[in-house]
Amino acid sequence: MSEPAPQEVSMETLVSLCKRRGFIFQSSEIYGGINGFFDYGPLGAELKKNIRDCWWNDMVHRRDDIVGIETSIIMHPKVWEASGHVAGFTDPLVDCRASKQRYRADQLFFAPVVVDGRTVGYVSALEGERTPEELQEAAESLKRKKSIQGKLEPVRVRDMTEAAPEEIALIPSPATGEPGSLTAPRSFNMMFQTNVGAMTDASSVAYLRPETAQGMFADFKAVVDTGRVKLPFGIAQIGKSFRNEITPRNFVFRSREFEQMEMEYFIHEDADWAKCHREWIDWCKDWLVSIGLPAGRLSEYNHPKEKLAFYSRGTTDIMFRYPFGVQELWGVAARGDYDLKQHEKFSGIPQVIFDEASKKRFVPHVIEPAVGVDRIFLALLCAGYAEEDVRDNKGNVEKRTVLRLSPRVAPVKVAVLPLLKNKPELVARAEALHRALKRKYAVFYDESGAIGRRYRRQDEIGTPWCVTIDFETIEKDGTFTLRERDSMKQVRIGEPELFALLEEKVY
RNA sequence: GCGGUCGUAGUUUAGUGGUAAAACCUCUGCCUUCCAAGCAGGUGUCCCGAGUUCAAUUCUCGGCGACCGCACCA
Repeated sequence: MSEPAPQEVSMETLVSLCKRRGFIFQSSEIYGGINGFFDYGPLGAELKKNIRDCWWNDMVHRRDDIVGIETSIIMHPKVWEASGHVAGFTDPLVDCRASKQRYRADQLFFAPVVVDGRTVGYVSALEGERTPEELQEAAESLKRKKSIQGKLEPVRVRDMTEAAPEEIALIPSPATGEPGSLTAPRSFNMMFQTNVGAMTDASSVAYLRPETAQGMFADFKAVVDTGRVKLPFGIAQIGKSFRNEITPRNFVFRSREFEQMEMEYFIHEDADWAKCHREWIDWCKDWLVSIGLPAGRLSEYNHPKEKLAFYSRGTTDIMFRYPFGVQELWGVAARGDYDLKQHEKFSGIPQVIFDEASKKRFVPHVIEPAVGVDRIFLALLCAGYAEEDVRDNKGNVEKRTVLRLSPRVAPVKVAVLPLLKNKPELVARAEALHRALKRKYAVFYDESGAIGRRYRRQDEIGTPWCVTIDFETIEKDGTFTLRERDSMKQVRIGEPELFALLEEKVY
């Protein structure tokens, strides 16, 4: 697919447009902001809602094989043990500031070198790198190097999780052999922790979900038992998730609180999962195009086999070309039966389905398309933003800023404008049309300023159409000007045709 | 988390050891018969804290936040 090379909008420009027009604000800005959190303003909330509605309509309402659910953000802590989120990410890590190496604290050992009861230095080693005997030798060599006389005591080896704060600065880095560059062990678990109930103790620890997917797995049995579903079928959910990202970056691309749209599509254990996987990748790409993302900015990335999570059979990311590079937009993972099997193991409750066709009872396999609402939001702005040179009626070139959002997602579908505001009959007719339209659509009424200015204002927030009530409307046939955002072309149409147009384009 | 750059109005920027300016945006009125027109008027700013100083938006330190690299991203 060939397109003219689009001029790349800078993130800076986009961020300031978002703020200026009320799409996205930094969270808690009056207190200096908080890193990795964002608020959606009046227009942003509309755009975001439209993304969710389009997805839900297409994924749930317009299909016969998918049901939607909404699960709690805080779930039983065992959910995250079963999913692997707790175990895999509680290891404290130690960084070497000099070499930029990162070590697991329980795999980095050290021992004080004690001579005549006095600590004269430290030796260290990675797991498997040196035996205790070799560490003893290293201690003796340190003693010799420092020309210290006296009796060297046997080394007592500990790992970094046991290091006292005052010891850390004295322990040499395994990378450089010099002390002073190691950080204290830090936990890098990305789950937000909280406590359930007023008492704060170990038994009350709970987590804000790092993904919505586990809600679908945990409720799998309940949906199967009540939902009259038959394989293959899907369970979909839209909701907030939370990850304590080390470094939130790139505006809303990676934030600590974000909104996911995930769907778990359950298939027969003998089904052709690769074919199903492919079909979902294609569905997702088609859907992205249907809400206005150019196909030319999309690509696919297949996770190499050796880098896959051990339970995954294949993961394909649908990538988008953002101004800061080609990055993940939508992950489509073939997860096998891993998740349900884990919940079976941890809960003791069989997560099986009885398939009428094959007369078999088994744990189904799953294909998971997972996407972030905020990332789609960002992609729409990046792809839609344009600055054009246009000529005014004196022939001067000036800049037009336009956000080319699809009518499906645009925060405002139509702006209703009386040509002049000091003519009561124009204003009255415009207000009547506004009343009629707003029963069904997000519309905007604006009578202030010159007509050209009002058009440009709507261009900048992505409104696809403006209708202008003029003297012909009230004196002749009731038609008004329909002005189209991208082409700036104007045609005269009447109210029934306007409703027909909206019915077709806004769905 | 590391290194670099930075923080003045809603936005973009100017400027200063003596509490500050412009353009655009926004609001009000007048005008205006289709692409950011004009006139008049209005709102609104030195990221936070400590220190130095008679005096700090300006200098120093700390914090917070932003951007760019590196690392991280199950």
